[in-house]
Amino acid sequence: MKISTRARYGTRALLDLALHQAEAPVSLKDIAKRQEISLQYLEHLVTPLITAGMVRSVRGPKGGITLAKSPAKITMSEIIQLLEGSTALVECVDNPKLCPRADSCVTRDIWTEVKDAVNGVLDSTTLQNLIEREEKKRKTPKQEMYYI
Amino acid sequence: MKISTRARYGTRALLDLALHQAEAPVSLKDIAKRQEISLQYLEHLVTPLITAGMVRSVRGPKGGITLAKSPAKITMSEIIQLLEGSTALVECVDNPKLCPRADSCVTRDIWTEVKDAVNGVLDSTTLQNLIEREEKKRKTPKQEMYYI
DNA sequence: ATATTGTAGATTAATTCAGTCAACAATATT
DNA sequence: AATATTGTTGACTGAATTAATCTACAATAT
Repeated sequence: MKISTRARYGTRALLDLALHQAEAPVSLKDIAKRQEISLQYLEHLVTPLITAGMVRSVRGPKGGITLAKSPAKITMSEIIQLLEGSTALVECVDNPKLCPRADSCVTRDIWTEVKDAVNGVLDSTTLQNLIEREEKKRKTPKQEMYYI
Repeated sequence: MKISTRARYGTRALLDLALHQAEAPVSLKDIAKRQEISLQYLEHLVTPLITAGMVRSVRGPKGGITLAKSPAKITMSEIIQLLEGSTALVECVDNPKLCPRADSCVTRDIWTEVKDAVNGVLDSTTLQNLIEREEKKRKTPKQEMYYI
């Protein structure tokens, strides 16, 4: 029940991109270096993001990638959808026809609730949110608790 | 990001058990037949449930398994924990020490929220709940919607 | 013209997982 | 006591998935 490194790396890469993009595109090389991801693997992660129109790419020297939309308009839900597929933990949640029991299966109902719960979190989290959390963490790093 | 068949089969097996247990233990053979699970595979699923004290077993003729606790006291959370392990989608959620970035990683925070959301559903669903849903479904099967 | 950067397909190596095989242990029934 | 029935356990296999690399190619700034 783990998420693929594909989705993990991809999310981190996008956040890295969001944090570093100004005018110029950000090179995959730089992202790979900062995020400690193999460049060649990162290239493959980025492909579906470009295809989906979430990211734009520029070839050649000084090339790289940029976000095609504002970070506030990119949800983790979309990212995970592109890199991992559905968040359903069980196939039959998305495809009732896969199982003859689907209609009457109460455990399937629970798996559906779980999917909705997961999506609830991912839908409401945008890249912008992540950026803000990042900034907040840098301001108050490792806050200790003091009891009087 | 799928859950293992282990956990799916196990959950269904436990619900089947809860529905069919009266006085006598229910044989794995019967559960396997009703749930269309290979008997040999089911045996392996049941082992950790017995070890954990959720299920009791009786060997020999007329033997089988019984729930060791009332269905109202068995949550899906426990079941999944036993058969699948943690519901964390990423290792570092449970083990921050695995990653040097863990403390400062905002994506990890989101994965933690996701885990909590999943557990929210699973914690609040007991075998008893499933039984009741099952009964409800049998009473009002495939309710159609009529618009006037 | 060339170095730099992204694109894409093929391939490999490792891991995980579902499922089976086989030998064993306990016990109700006869 | 003998036997059939049922659960227990460990080893093993085959398939599928996945992370990651290799290779050749395409575009473009300088």
